[in-house]
Amino acid sequence: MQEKNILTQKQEVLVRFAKAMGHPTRLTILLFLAHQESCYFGDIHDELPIAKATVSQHLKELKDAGLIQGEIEAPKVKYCINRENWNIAKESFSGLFLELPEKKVCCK
Amino acid sequence: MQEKNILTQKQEVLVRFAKAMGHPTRLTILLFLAHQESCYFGDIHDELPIAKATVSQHLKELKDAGLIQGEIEAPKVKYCINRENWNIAKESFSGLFLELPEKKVCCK
DNA sequence: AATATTGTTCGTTATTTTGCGAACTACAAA
DNA sequence: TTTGTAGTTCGCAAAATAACGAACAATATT
Repeated sequence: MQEKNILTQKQEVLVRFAKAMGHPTRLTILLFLAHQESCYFGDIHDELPIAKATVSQHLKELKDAGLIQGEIEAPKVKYCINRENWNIAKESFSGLFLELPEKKVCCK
Repeated sequence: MQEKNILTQKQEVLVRFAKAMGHPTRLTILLFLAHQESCYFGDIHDELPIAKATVSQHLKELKDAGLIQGEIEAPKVKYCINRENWNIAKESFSGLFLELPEKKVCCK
């Protein structure tokens, strides 16, 4: 029975990335932003079968997680992948998956 | 406004991995299983400040996502990282993070 | 057969998440 | 200054998630 501090700061950040990516709509948005040239809210909304209020909410969550960033280009808003955090996420996940040694004593 | 099929099968699998990893307790469990020699339920439970029913539930979710597997070793249950899916997850995430081109027209 | 050990499942409660329409805000254009 | 465009925020409802204790199931041991 531990008290707390089960995870390091970095691991907690990883959890937040994972949680943000763990929804179909949000992964769709991330993939869209990674590829498309147009990153305006309206264009994102057009790709999705959900209300704009909901899209806005998902964008907020992605932003809070640090995976994207928004920029006002009045009267529009342009969203982008946050490259800095994207790279941090990349490293975090690849680091995680490397934590399983080839040979491990228990289990197969 | 799309209808459906927003994500490919592989991308949906990625969402499930991400969702499973997007909880502190579950990431803790994954890290524990990746490192420790003892993978019995009781040992996992001992690491966590939560009820065994809750631990069991989280293990079920990790198993449903495919990240771990359980094996009865009566009267105990031994849990392990599912290496096959672990590698699929590794590839899926690294593939995702590579989807952002270095140069992209919109955004910075 | 009875008991102990180890986890899982059930039923419930509290919280969080998802989703929507309506109202609102900010700025641009007329 | 009024109107239009583009998104965000609010308030709510429904669904999903997280957590627990109690009951249950499966097997080992006595």
